[in-house]
Amino acid sequence: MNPFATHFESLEEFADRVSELLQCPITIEDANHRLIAYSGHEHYTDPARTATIIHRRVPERVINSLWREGVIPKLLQGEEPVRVAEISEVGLGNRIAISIWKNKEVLGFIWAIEMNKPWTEQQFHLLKQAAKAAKNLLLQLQIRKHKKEERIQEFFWKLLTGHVSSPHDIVEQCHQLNVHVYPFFSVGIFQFQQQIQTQVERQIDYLLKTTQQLAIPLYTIDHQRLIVLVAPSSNVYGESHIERFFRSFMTQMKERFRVDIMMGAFGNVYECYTKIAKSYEEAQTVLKMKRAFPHQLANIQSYQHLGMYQFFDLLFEQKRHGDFHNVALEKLKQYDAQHHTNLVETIETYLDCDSNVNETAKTLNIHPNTLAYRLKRISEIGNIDLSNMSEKVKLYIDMKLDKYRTT
Amino acid sequence: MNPFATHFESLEEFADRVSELLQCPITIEDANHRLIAYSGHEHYTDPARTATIIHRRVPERVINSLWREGVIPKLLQGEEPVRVAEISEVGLGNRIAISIWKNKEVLGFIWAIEMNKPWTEQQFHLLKQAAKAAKNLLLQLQIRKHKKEERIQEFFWKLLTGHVSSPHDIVEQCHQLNVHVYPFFSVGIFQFQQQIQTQVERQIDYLLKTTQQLAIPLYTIDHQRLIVLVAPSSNVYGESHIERFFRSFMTQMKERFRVDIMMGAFGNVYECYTKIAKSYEEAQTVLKMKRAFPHQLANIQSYQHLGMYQFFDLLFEQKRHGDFHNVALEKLKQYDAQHHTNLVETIETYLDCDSNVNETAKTLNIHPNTLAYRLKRISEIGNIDLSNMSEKVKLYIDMKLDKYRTT
DNA sequence: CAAGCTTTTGTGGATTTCCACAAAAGCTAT
DNA sequence: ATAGCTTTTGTGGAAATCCACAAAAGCTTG
Repeated sequence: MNPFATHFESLEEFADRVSELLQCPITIEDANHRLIAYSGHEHYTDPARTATIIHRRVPERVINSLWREGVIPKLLQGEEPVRVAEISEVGLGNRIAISIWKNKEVLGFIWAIEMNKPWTEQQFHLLKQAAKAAKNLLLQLQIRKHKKEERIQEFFWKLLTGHVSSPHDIVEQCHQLNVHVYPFFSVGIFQFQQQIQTQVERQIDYLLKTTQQLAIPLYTIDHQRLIVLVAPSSNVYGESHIERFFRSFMTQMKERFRVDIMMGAFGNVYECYTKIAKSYEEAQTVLKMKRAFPHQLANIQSYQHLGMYQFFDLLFEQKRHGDFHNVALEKLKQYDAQHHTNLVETIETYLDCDSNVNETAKTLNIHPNTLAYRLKRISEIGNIDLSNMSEKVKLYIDMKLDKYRTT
Repeated sequence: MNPFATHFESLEEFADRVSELLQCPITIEDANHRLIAYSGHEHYTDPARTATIIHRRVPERVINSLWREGVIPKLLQGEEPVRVAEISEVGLGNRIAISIWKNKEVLGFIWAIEMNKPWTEQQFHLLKQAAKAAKNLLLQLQIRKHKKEERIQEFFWKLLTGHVSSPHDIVEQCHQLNVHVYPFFSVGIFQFQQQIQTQVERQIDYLLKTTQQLAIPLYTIDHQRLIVLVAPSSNVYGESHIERFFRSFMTQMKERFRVDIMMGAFGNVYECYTKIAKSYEEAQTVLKMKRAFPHQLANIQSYQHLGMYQFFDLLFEQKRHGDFHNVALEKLKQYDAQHHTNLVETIETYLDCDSNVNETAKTLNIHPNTLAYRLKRISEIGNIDLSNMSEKVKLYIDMKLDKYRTT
């Protein structure tokens, strides 16, 4: 006989019922570790559960340690209950957890705290029945969610493409769609190796929903790209927070799901939501430049740190009109061609290395004095003053623009 | 009785007549020291005269030494003959010279070589009569010239403003107007302190016609500006030749005529005459930037050496659209305002000094360690990697663009 | 192949930069 | 005024840079 074969008014009622039967506190989460319901009976509760209930989601450090311990992977693999030994660093007591399935998809989890004595077979059996029963209750939630999701997606694309009216209207619509408005935001893009499949979509959703490093009020997926609206909590360190989140997102996608992300990029942090399109464009520029200069920009993610490459599209356009041709560079190229030398490569590396002699010499595998000699020749042949910042800048940009052309 | 009161078929005939009467070689030049006529009698001739006749103009070094010796100023001051002692460095023997006047204007000069014995009063008197007689002969030459000049001026303005057809047509017209076509050229501009008066125009004409450092096939005057088409003899060192010419032109205007030229600038060296308009624009850009950055560009004359400032008009235009706003710079400015520090000035000077610690510290009158400390703070506050060329470039350009805005 | 050029590498010493540490001076807020 | 912060200046030693000079190696050309 199934003790859950009745109708439940709410998930809370269901949680209470499970708690009653198992004689322990019960927490029900969705697939992204957001709190859905919890039992209210007076039992002992560990700090992790308290925090989960207060913030309506499982703290990220708890999730992380559950991944590290292999608990979540096990839950995602099968329908069997998993016993979790105490993890005192994150305030987690002894637990029993089980995943809630619909077909091949995990809808959520039920967590029980293992009180004083070990569970009996009977209790495990009850928990499995509870997980089956929870399925239908969760499904109803999901359907409601999906409809809203679609409208939100459409709204996000409007923002990204600049099809928006006034700031006031944006805020209005956010409220209608129940999207929280944050004071600062930036648009980020993750470029994946391949088209993003449904399976990966779910994993992305999981990571974005569980992260607590910053808020992600909106996101969407487009072919090989994941586009996110990120909202750092502070303006001053906003950028470094986003930076950190991007790195951790990419490593987690790799470590947890074996999904490689080629690169991530994000635009400037703005306040007014009408600037979303701009931030999005900036993020796209970063991706474009990273493709053109993979080596130099390997560690760059933000438009802010794109440095002079911010100008490149503009300058390149002008250069195509035949402007800015650099006599010095042409002379060096000609000399290289005629004498089988490497003056252009030398000066480019030298500037890449921020005019650091030792570093440059090492990179080029030459003696520092050889470098000094070459630099002397370069300034002679190209008629360049290498201790003049403005001339160096011109030369550097022109060389990089040359490379940009060939990509 | 006036021995020159007859009709002369040509200036050569006149020169021969003078030579006969004075018993010495005679050379007649226009106001710009171009050879107009010379006597053909067999007399001793000094090397300076030989060179003058062969090249159809007085060699520049001879002109320069005549200025240095004060001969030419004296000739320009009055109508009296001037005795010139031998200047052996330039191959000039003992000479007598006199200027040819029309109203207050010098039309040219008559040069006589003083043979073995000193001249008699009688000879000086004859020379003065000859100078008077030469006036009418020279005037006829001038009228013919002026008409041609006007058509050339119009042609030059067409070239400068890009109202030209094909390269072939240009060459065609040059031939018609008797303007020599050179393989390389650049357009230069001199910016004068005031509107250029007729008096100064004549002095400009004088210097341009007498220089032999490079060819000046065309020039024109426009309010406070003198615009020249300069043709260096070589492509490789063309630029430095133009540079040298510009400097000497400016010092000579000042030293010889007390005329101050604010600055000079010239565009790139091109081969095809259709690029005249472009070179002209480049020269204008140099002037514009020199006005905006008088300190940094004090010694810059060529578009080539304008370095990164070449980009500024373009970048500035984009910046006005609100692009490229530099968070790092804004943070530094804010910090400066709040804490009464000089971080922005410090980093700007540091970059001006090509990241040279000692030089920067001296310029700012601070201890090198103070500079090091400030740089550390700058990289912290602005979140800038000061050993990354690209970031430095971005910051530098943004700071200079800021300054550009305020001019 | 020999002469004359450019290029690379080496040596040594003066100068500059970098870094860590510390004292002193200046500013701000309680 | 005092405590706590930032900023400036000082000291000294390790490391890097700069410079002059020279030997050796590599190319080009007659």
